Amino acid sequence: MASVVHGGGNDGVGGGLVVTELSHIRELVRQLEVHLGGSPDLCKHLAAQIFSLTERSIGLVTAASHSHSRLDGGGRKRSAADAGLASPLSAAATPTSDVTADGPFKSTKKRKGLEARRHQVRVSSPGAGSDNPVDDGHSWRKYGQKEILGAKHPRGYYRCTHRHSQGCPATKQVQRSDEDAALFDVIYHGDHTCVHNKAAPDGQTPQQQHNPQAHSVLQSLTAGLTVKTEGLPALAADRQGWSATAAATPFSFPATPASGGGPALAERRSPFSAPCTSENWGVSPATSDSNNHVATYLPFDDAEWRGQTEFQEVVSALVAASAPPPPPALDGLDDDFDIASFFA
DNA sequence: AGGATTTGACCACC
DNA sequence: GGTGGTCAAATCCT
Repeated sequence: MASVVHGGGNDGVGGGLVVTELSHIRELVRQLEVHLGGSPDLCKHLAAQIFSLTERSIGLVTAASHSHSRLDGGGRKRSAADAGLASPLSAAATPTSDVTADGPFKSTKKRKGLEARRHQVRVSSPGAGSDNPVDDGHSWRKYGQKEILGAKHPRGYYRCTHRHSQGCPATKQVQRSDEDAALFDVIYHGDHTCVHNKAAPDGQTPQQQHNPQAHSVLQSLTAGLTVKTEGLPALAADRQGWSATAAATPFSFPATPASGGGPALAERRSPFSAPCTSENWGVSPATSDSNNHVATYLPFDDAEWRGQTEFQEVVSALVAASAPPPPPALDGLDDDFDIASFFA
């Protein structure tokens, strides 16, 4: 899967996810159109996939909109990270943080001087076989794992691969949810300062990740990948890289990893691994030219989720589309065909 | 061979 | 003293 990002404020994130899902839906519909005169079974299958994906998109958006008033999805045990979430400012303002010339870490095994910016996202993956469900487009290196008191699953600690080469301070913690093993709570600390990025397999460009091939689409759909954004504490005052609004998650729904990139690599990585880059995800597509906008895709932008309203509109349209009654025209979706006809 | 992961130990914070 | 975060050696993987 793709990418991700963090985002703190990536507004675009939540939106980006939905857009991606919608893109998949559109692609599916196209496939369906192609097979309309052919195999009925395939058509049914495609329709089912479309429906499923639509539902997912709806869930995504609705979850994001609800997150405003919702804290941490539920059941998660309290933890230092949560504390940080609840009070990012305190973390940010930590005066005691030994901000040495060595940067965020250094030899000190501090717990307090963590980067002020944190972003938590909840990711779910059907193929929850990996401890690192998300590939946010950055290269992460696991440096530790620990059993957390009260948690059923251990927490994995990752830091940017370029920490040494470029001094990138970004780190993240991934922990499987207690309630649902398919869910992962991912907490990001610090911004990426590394320039390169991208863990795009085999030099595949971000744009290439989207394999329009039908099988690819189906595979990605069957993967049933879902990402949920976690509502962060409604700390309106907190502008430290958190978006008080829905936390957009930069996770992309990549085309199946198996499609283009090296299958081996894809397999090694989690089901979420994808060629996508955070750039092409959480950031405007125009920034697809990685390498140069580190600043642009910094995971913790303050941007607000500007597009939320738009997404909700889309969701409404989708809801209508998936409901029995004839749906209204779907802006942005019906430019090529009428989805409603497929659900009729 | 080089890089990534695993895992026990160390250390800071509460 | 308990817990969480990081280090670093050993091990695994490509």
